[in-house]
Amino acid sequence: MEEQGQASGDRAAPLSEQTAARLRTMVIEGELVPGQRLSEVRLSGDLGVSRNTLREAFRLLTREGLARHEPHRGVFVAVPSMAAILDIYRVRRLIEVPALTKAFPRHRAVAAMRKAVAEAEAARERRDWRAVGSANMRFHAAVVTLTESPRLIAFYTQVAAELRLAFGLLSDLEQLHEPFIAENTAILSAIERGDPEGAAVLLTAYLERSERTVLSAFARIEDEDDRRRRALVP
Amino acid sequence: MEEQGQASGDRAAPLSEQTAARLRTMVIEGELVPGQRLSEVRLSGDLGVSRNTLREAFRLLTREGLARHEPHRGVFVAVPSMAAILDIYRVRRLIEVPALTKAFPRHRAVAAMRKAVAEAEAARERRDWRAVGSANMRFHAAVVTLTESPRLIAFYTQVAAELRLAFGLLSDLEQLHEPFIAENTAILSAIERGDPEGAAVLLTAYLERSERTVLSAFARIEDEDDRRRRALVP
DNA sequence: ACAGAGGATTTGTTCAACAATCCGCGCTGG
DNA sequence: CCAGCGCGGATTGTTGAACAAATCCTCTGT
Repeated sequence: MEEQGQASGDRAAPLSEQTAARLRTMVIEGELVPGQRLSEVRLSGDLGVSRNTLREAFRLLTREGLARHEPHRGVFVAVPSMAAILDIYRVRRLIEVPALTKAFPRHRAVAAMRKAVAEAEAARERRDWRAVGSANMRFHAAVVTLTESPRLIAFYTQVAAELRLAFGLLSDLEQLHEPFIAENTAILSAIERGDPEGAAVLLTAYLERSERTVLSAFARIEDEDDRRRRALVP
Repeated sequence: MEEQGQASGDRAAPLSEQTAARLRTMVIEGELVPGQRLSEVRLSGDLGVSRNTLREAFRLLTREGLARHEPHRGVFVAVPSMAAILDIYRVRRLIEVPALTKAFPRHRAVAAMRKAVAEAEAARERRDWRAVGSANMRFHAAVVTLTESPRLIAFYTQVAAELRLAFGLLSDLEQLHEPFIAENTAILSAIERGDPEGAAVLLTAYLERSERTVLSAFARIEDEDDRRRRALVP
């Protein structure tokens, strides 16, 4: 019923928001790498919108945490830090676990969780790890949907986008996403058998493991960065 | 370290954000009433900024939930609904209670809580109920600060602003804010004696009572609105 | 090698114009 | 009298150009 695709040709959807959506996907897909400067004239040319419209889109992105805005210097794609990742997982724990404990099997969101698991498995068949990651995130977004709180859902969506930005920096997506399909399945079946407490325990373990995986992969990257930087300026 | 004062005279802060801040206070102070249309030409004239800059500010406000943007119709000051209030208190419970249970007495945020309580009492002496309400909100913002999570703090700030918008609709601010000074004091002393669990219980009760008060006052207003509207179109 | 001047570039902001859309009003026709 | 229609005015959406202010970059002079 609702939803408009973000493809071109939307009726009545402001161009600034369409542009923000395009930038959002470009950032998440890795087409724009973290730290990259977003020149107003360059981008407005590439996207075919005016500078003013682009600036309106920038305001949205910075508010979402996907871009950083330094006065008189420009806007840059946000670079995730270890602190950011720690914070994001803290938020995820705080929101997802209580959300899941209030789950009952007939809720619409549970159907969405089922669908996400199925899609993740299909994507694994194709060895499309990026798609596995997307489905994974959709599973957890569905968990938050259980709360039926518009504000919480919006907030979580934003934080999840930031996390995906961090994923983009990581190389071994298979190792990152593959093991967690089974965990999601376990969580789902706990819910379906009417055991939200058990599901919450599983989810907590999931989040802890996922956080550790991301952090260690991230630490490796920052290490390499440091070494490279030191090599340039010895 | 953090903090952005809302006072005038910020250096190097983009005009669009200054404008957004001005609008924010105008909305919260009730200078702009919920439902009111914000004409671009009119406001840009009044505030002395260009239409484009004002539009950038609008994007920020709508993203914060303080304004609604209807394509080709304009932006309007958000009108809080009962659903919004229910949602906001759900979010408050979810965030504030766990935050408080992790409190320890020497934390910087506890000092901020103390300060907020003192300011609320001072404002009560002056019978300045709006200021009491502000100090009240600052107390609870300080509670969230205990988490030291930038994302959570930002989110809570936003939700709190929305709640203050709802407060603006209510008439009897004394009845709304006065009883809760004592409750905050009790919460604070529970923390100071090293009993975060007890503090959390008190906070939960606080939130429940506050929600009931706001909801009932709000229901009365919606009733009057309905009656008035029905009187106009019989 | 270094500091600083000065020019080039980029952002910040305004303005004017036009297209697209919405809204209210009067007009027409039954 | 009233329903529907269309038209014009007002507002938003978007663009492009222009200029001020700040930052970056280079080049010079010592």
